[in-house]
Amino acid sequence: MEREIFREFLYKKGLKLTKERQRILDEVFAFHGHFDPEGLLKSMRSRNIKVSKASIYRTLPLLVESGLVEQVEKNDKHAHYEHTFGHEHHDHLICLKCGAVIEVFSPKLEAIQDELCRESNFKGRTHTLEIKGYCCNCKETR
Amino acid sequence: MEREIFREFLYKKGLKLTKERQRILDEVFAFHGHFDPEGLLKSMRSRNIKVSKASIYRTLPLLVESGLVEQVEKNDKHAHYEHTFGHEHHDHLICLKCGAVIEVFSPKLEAIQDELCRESNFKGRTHTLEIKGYCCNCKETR
DNA sequence: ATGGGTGCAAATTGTTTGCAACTTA
DNA sequence: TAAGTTGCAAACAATTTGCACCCAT
Repeated sequence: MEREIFREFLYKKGLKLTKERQRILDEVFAFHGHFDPEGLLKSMRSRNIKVSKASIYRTLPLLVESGLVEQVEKNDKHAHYEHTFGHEHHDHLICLKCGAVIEVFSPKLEAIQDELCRESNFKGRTHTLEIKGYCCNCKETR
Repeated sequence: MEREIFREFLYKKGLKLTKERQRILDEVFAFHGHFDPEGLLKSMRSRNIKVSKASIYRTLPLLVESGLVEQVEKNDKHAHYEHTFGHEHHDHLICLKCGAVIEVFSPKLEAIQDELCRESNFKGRTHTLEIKGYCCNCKETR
């Protein structure tokens, strides 16, 4: 399914669905969770999937633009992504001590965001909410 | 006031309130809005305020840790900050077309975030909500 | 066949660091 | 005066790019 979406997206932009782009897409959707470009590369290399670092860096923005992938957690020095298609939207609680990422979702939150957009006459597309603090394991031991 | 807070913060950590740190603090609080390290440096240089790039990069994390400044808008390749002391907390609507940043605030939103933290037994410290989309001027013309 | 795409390695860019000289508490 | 701090320039790390060859359409 995500293949179709990506193919369509590329087609509309006059871009080509190359083997490499396919492979990257597949890899991104092969597992659930966050990833970064370097990790993606390593993961693919370890499975003998031929792809260059440059192609990964060139493909990720396309995946984001197509709406299949989102950039999240931009705190670290390198970019983190997660695929969103076929996933419920969710937000993140990030532990400042151990780095744990807890996914949360609240319909009320979504509703309020819509409200905020309406009030500002703003057409919301995507959003990111990150709450940083201490997870249940770390909050005692500070 | 922010000077006192910073001084106190540094004191507790056994750090010193140097001229450079003062100057950076003053500059950060001299105007309202977002900034990045490079811009801060240029702004200071243009007013003949003596400071090195290294000091800026070394001081900003201290300002963040002290709670006087927050890191926001982590989409771009470089870090963006804004001072928060003496400011209401707010979130951001970011226009994907013209780059406009609209500040919004909703008490309901804050309340729900607290609720989310409680549900996950998480001790929230700070949070960032960014909604990306199109502002009132750009949403028509797409 | 044509225009986009790839891999590589070199280039860029934002940020960090080692070090000698200097300040602050 | 002891411990932290500065500025500089060199070092880093993540990402981007130029180019010659390659491959979807």
